[in-house]
Amino acid sequence: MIQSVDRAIRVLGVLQAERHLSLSEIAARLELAPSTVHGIIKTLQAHGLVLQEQGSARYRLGPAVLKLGNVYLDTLELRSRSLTWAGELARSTGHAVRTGVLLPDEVMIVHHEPRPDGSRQMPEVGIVIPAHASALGKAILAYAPDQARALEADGPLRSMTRDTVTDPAEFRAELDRVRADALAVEQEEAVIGECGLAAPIFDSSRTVVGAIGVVIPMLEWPAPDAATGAVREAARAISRELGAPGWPVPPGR
Amino acid sequence: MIQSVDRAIRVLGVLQAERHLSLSEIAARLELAPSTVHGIIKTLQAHGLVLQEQGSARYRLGPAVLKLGNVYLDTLELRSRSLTWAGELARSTGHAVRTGVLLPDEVMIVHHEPRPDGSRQMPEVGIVIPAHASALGKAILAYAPDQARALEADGPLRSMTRDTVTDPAEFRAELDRVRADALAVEQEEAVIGECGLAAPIFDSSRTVVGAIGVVIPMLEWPAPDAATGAVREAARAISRELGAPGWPVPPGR
DNA sequence: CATAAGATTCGATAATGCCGAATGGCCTGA
DNA sequence: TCAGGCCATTCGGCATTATCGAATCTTATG
Repeated sequence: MIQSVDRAIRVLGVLQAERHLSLSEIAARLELAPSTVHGIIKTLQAHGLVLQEQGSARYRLGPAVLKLGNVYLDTLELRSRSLTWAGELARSTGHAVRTGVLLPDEVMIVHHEPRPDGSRQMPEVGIVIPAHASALGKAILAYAPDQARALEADGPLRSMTRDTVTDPAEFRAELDRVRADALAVEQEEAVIGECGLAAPIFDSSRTVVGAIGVVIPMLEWPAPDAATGAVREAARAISRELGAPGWPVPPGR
Repeated sequence: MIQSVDRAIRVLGVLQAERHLSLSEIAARLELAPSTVHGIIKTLQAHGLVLQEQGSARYRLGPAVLKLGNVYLDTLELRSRSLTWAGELARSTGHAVRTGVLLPDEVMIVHHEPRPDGSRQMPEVGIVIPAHASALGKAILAYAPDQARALEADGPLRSMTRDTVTDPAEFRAELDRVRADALAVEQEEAVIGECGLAAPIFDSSRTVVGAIGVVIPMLEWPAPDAATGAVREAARAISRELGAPGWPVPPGR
């Protein structure tokens, strides 16, 4: 781990979390000398990863990071393979569809297929949601025991709503249930009025690479069997395209 | 400029350009020792900016870059102010609307309002297009003389179609025309069958921060006066919301 | 207008990253 | 199945390089 690069990435990290910060604020959060941070910031700035708002006051992320992010999406085979199946799934269920990958303790949406009712909806690609409070997150974690353990070790599970599962033992039991029927369920655990259904996606190396699922309004809950089946089928189909030997693939250990 | 951070960003840059590369390929492109690149890569990887595809073969960009990119969009006032006006502009003209910012020699789309005819269109947020071959790019460059000069100094203007302007003198004349009526025009200079109209957006510090414009199919070209007026009005309105003292603001020097 | 807070520059120090060589793992071809 | 070569990875010594503290300049504030 090379020190200055690590520090530079941490700078990006605090700017990601706090949006606008002055040099000394960044230095304080990182417990570094302001002059040290200054050198890092100027390097990041020269490449457009960071920019200072008019008149040398505060710093924020720059446009170059967006370009990087877009290239990431382009190279993600999970995403390209999901595209058609997500469309199909949205049509057959009538709900919005999301495909996501796991970050250390969040799920990031890499594809969002809007509800097919034609209403105006925000694109959600790139947003992150807590892994433990989403169907997508549970679907992935159930088949990624190492990362599930890391999530617990990282600290207490944050409560989002009345129904968020925060007890580690209960969460492990929940993951067992997910494995039992290869389908993750979430009921108002992150957002009131919203439920979700998701299934894991595997690749040729037999590891989970993400999950696909639908977002269902509480009013239309519980979902009909046809919907759970469709979600499973989409996940299975994408996994097959990615070269997975079967579905679901049991976790390594 | 701190060396190792600079090198790390270059690593991200080549991965951005080439998508999948092995360690030695990266080292070769950067003219560095493989072991040097290894240290950098491992640091980037620890933060999720880079990941190696299954079984330690090639490297590519990781999910963390997408999260960064999304935060950039969130913090961009230009984008949030554009949202409603872009919708309005799409409705009144019937065309797709784009808002963009300038990168060293490209324009990056930060908002894309699809054509309101309800057809299926790819979201284009995050894509980049050559600045000199787009209406958005010309609109910005006409009011950013420094960056226009830098673009020319950087190398020859790349030809995309038969009509791409590649001659520096001609390009400068084109920018003069843009300034004359505060509107940039592009006719099949980047993509055959596509034309564009764009106008610059300024902020409170009187500098161009981006541009907004419409994409018009060749079949519907030339655009009616109502369209050129609507584009100008949108750019003026957004500039006003950003605190610009007038519109258009003449370039500094 | 005076004061202070913060951004930026500069220079000395030693810590740090860099490179070359050695190791180990994987795939290829025989 | 085994041998060979290629490439990723590890290690250690050296010198470059980043780091920090203090000084300077700039911008906000009372």
